[in-house]
Amino acid sequence: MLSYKTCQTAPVMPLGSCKSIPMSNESNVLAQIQSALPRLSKSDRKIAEVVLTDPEAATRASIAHLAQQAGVSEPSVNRFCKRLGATGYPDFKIWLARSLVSGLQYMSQVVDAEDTVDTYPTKLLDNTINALMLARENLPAPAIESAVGHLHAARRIYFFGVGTSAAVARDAEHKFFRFQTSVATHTDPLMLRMLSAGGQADDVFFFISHTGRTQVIVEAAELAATTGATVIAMTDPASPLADASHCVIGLDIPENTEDYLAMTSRIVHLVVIDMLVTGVTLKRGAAGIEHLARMKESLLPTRLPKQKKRRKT
Amino acid sequence: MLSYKTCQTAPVMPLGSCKSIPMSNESNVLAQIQSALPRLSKSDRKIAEVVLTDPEAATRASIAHLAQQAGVSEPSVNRFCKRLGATGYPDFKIWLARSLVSGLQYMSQVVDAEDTVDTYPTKLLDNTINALMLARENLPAPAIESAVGHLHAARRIYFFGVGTSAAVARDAEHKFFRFQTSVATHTDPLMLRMLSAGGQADDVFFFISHTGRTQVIVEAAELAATTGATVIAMTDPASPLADASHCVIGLDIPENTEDYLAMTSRIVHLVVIDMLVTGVTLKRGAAGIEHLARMKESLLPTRLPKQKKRRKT
DNA sequence: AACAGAATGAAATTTAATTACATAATTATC
DNA sequence: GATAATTATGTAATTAAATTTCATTCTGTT
Repeated sequence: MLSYKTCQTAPVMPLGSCKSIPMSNESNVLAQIQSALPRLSKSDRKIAEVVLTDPEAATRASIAHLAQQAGVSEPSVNRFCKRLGATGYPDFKIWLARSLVSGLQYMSQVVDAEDTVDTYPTKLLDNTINALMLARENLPAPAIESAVGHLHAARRIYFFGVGTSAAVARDAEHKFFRFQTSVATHTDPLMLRMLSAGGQADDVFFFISHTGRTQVIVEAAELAATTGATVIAMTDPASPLADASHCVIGLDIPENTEDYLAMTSRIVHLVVIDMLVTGVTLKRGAAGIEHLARMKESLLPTRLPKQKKRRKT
Repeated sequence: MLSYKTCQTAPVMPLGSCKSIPMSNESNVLAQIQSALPRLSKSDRKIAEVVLTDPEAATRASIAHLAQQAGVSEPSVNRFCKRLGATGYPDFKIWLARSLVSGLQYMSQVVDAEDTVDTYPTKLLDNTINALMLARENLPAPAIESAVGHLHAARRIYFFGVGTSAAVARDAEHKFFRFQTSVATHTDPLMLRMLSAGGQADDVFFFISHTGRTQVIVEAAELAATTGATVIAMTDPASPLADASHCVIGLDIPENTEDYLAMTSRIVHLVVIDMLVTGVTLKRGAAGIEHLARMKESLLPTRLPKQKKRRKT
């Protein structure tokens, strides 16, 4: 929430027209900085990078030391802190300390050839956890609410995603299938296009794409939008797919393009799917919850009885 | 570890005969103060009580304010901090802040009918993050290493999972497909059984099941094990499925049985899949990494060009 | 009761953070 | 593409905060 273009009237950078203290006492400063990173000015970015690289050290550094580390002046550091909503540098350090979870590495870590089984699993987990914490700071609650509304009202729902997002679509289908709504997932481009063209008023087309630039998906979304059906997209808000959609669930996910192995975005998407399912369930009220409980019970016979715990690695 | 009867030689309260800094930077200051409470002097106890009563407020207070609150002098507060091992008051505040965990709710939170769009998304995220943190503490590195070895050596790989785990299996297939190994996923019970029965020496059967008690899966695993193929399971270590497998990736995942909506285990499983893919890639060495980079490049033409960022919610 | 020994507080000192102001860099506007 | 407005940054002065020094008070011991 670091913001520039602030009105210069009041004492020190009162965050322009925006609401005063943007950072609730609950939030994670590191995640905030992470997500604000691209929007930062030159020196602010330098400071942010130093802080993100070794937050633990930053909590122990004096303002002079941190300024020197970042190659900026002390007042710049001070202003940086204030823009984040802290009252000053010491206060910022407290926030920083509070958002430091034991051990977690904050900078996105890239797995390289030197990594061993003792290092890369932790790196992957840390990246994932960080992505989720970031999402937690910038939850698009209104978009989720709106999407829940549409999904709740829908007669038919289609989930579309290709590549990595196909698994997410599949998961969504599996979850929504539990409601009485008709649900379908498709990854085949031809099917996708056909179904999109045949959209109706109370259909919901739900597109999942991290980049929002996959051609088949974008085309299908544009097609679906012309039919009068509702188009929801979980994607980058600044993408063609977002432009083609009625409701965009935009998520702040660091693009670890270096890392072609793990896609943290996929995990965040899955949790958002959980949110949507939860939202619809709550909207359905008691009846819906009961229905789910019954569904769950019906699964029990497929399971073998529980046995005593015994470790085996 | 606050200690009195200290030798008065060195500058300021060198903590007597005891080792200099008794408090590792990781430990919880609040717990330390709590346990030292009975051994404290009059003013130190007053300070301790104020701090313990509202640690959060203490992190924001100045030394003057805290001193006044406790009814002691400022130097007393300063000495109190030093006796705890901090370098001074500001440092003490950092320690205090670090032992105060921010935001994240650690207990598994259940979504209920009273939840709104402002509460349940965070609950779900927190549960997921906690599950991942837990997994981070108890990573079954040896099992992962062994699984990576088997997957690397495999001629054919089958991923099996039903229900929620089907999506995980699908994701695994998608990831391993990028290698030159033959990979298949099946959720159909009949197919599952047929394929399991036809296992060969250098086949790997990979079963995914949170509970490890899904009948079809357990039976398939038992069947596969008789064929001489390698059976790997990602599941509860104390389950029939684990018993039937050669290699068990056991994960400590809180079973949120109340919560039939979201399955955190699924997320953890997906990250473990990422680990396995990463492990195999690293084992393949430079060639494998290059191959992946090529694969990634081949995806580029399917994407539309990047546009200028523009927010749309 | 008198004397260590430690604990505490008042005042002075030092250190660190903040503000005010001037300059440089950006961005917008014509 | 130049100029004005706005915003960002750094230098120096100021203020606030924490720390040290030293004198005093309390506590326990012989």
